[in-house]
Amino acid sequence: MRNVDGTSAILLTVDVVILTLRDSSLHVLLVQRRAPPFAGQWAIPGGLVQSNESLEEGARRTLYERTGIQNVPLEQLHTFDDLDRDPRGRVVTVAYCAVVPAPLAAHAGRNAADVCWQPVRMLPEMAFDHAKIVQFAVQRLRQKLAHSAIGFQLLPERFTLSQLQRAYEAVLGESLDKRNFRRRILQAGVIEPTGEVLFGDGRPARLYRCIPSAVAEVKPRRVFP
Amino acid sequence: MRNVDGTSAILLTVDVVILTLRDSSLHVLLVQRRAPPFAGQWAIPGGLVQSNESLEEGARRTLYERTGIQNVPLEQLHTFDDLDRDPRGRVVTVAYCAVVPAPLAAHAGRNAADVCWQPVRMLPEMAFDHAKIVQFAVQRLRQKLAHSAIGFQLLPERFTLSQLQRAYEAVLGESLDKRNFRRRILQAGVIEPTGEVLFGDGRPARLYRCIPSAVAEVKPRRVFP
DNA sequence: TCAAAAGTGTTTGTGGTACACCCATGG
DNA sequence: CCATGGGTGTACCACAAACACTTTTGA
Repeated sequence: MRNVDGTSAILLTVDVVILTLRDSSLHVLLVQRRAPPFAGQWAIPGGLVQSNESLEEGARRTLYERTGIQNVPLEQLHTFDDLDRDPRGRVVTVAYCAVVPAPLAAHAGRNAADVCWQPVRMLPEMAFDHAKIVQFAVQRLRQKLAHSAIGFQLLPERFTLSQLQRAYEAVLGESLDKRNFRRRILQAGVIEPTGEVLFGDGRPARLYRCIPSAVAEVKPRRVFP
Repeated sequence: MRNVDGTSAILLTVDVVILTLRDSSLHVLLVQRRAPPFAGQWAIPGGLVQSNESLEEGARRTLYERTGIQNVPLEQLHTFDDLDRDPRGRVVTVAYCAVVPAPLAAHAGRNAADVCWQPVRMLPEMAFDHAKIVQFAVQRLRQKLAHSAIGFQLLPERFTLSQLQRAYEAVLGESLDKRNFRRRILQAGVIEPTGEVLFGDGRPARLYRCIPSAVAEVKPRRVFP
């Protein structure tokens, strides 16, 4: 932990927040630490960055090593740097975030005793400042959902309008009017019907998919002029 | 650059983008590097983080050392980590950003041969990936201006409505209708008249100040429900 | 035929946009 | 009295919000 010149170094890690929707509420992927510090406690997957990889590559690698998850779209969230966030010394972490559709299998990997999906409203006691990082990610997701068309990342490729509405309601924490929701999402032109229907408890629902090019063009309205 | 165990380390720096409004256009504060690499080239102020300071403290310190600027509200922008961004080796930098009112004196300090304000539309060739960092900051400012009430940070404590409008126009890069702008900004209740007037070329203008508590409460409207 | 979820229109109000002239001062 | 920038009101339109019933399926 010391350089040859005697000054103490700052270590750099990455941590990954994986958010998804399960049972109509937002969940985060946690791993149980096997090694100290905080052995046995829950944490988000992460680890030291190697000097020959980019931060995002490091995030992907540690995520894969600890949970087996691959091919998720990572986005840089924030860099956390509290002086006392790691008992081993000065460790700065760059947090990444992914918002993924529900059916994603994860399994415990190296350095992780166990893996679970936990509702973000009921976080257990967590290692380091990871609870803070998760809260930050949730808040950011709410903001992004509110002024961009990002809700589709929580759903599978094909989805019903009710599923989409429930996703929005889960993240925003409020209920929305069904008719207004449907009218606006359809008028926005960011989704299209697939022609298929999904059979369930009641009347079958039409399936839609999103149109990525149109989603990219959605611009929020300004507060001012 | 090497730890006692022989592995090569990742170095951590901070860089600071200072944006302001001069002559109705956005400018960024640049320093001319005195030492290699990139000696003689323009860069944004920054430097190595010490292990006993937070990143924001490091940003404040290096900003002060290089430019004499103090007491600006810094906000974390993004962490830049291209593998080849520094010819000396692996250096990751956390960029901070400040948006400040125009009359801010800066002077060259340690490790900086010179200091200047440069229009963001006409950036010179810059050291490291600093041009990319500045562009990132400008884009972020545009977004923030568009959906929060942040324009006041570009102006002195007391300002006229025309100054405020010119600030918005400069950042957004488009012209706005005077009557609509004034009506909306006044209806929003985020500014109040001071009762004073500013004498200029034509008719004197009323001075306003912003109401920070009200500014904090401005919420953008959602794209969806 | 009942339960369960999908699907559908109208009215009303607010707020955005477009637009042109008079006012107060200094030179 | 002229040049310069400050300050003001209205009409139209689009979109957001509130609101309840019918339809389709499986059990």
